[in-house]
Amino acid sequence: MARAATTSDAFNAIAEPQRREILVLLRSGELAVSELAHDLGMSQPQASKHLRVLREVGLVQVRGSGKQRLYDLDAGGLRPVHEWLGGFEQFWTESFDRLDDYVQVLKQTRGEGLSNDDDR
Amino acid sequence: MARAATTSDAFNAIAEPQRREILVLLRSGELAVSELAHDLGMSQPQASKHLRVLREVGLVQVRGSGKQRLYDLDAGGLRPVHEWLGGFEQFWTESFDRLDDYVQVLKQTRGEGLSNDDDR
DNA sequence: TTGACACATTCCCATATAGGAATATGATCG
DNA sequence: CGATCATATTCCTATATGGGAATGTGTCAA
Repeated sequence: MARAATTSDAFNAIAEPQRREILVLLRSGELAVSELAHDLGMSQPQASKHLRVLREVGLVQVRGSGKQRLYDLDAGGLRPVHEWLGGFEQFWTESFDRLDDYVQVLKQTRGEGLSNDDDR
Repeated sequence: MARAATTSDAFNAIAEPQRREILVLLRSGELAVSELAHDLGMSQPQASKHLRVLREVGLVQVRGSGKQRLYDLDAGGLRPVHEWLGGFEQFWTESFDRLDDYVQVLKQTRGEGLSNDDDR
């Protein structure tokens, strides 16, 4: 089997750098396809393709406005991804925590009993 | 061009469900390849392949222990991904914020001047 | 050394791209 | 209706899978 389809879920959809850039741009508000394509320096068909993927996983919404199609961010689908990653947060703050613990231990030891050589 | 390689970055590496499961399992501590393969119901070669990808993007570390190879989580590489997603956090809390604002407005209006019909 | 065990890699296949070019579809205007 | 602008889709190609099967590599014990 090949890799899972990009349209399968948000994890796959945001694996593509250009799609991430699209999402970032849309944080400022609705944008038409040609505006996105221009801002990101990609062709119009490519922009449409990426937007289709984002639409299929529910990360953007479309709205017709005359000849244009305005895409709007619908970031709710990113929440589960963010939360999944949050489950690992302790692992990158861990080293600091350990350092803190060590500092605490030092403090306690210092104020404890025999206060002979406190440095070295 | 084809899709970006799964080994290109953490975004691509975690696009694969089985690799995400591996990372979750490793939160509990080091595990050997065969243990991972068994726990996730996948073949040993598949486990090795996924672990290789995770190793190449720096999400796990290996350590030889006799005939076994113990894989350990190195979640630091997930931090940038988590932070990127954090940039969208406002968009899924937004609706609640708006609701709060609305409630504030109601409260102010109520306590303001003419206190005629306060409900409807 | 030989055998056994734990992993890693290679080979092969079906599938899914991302990108460029060309074309189709939709909406608006005269 | 016909022309035009804005998008969407299709066709094509090169590439990168993920999975199964087979095989290579490394380590340890007898």
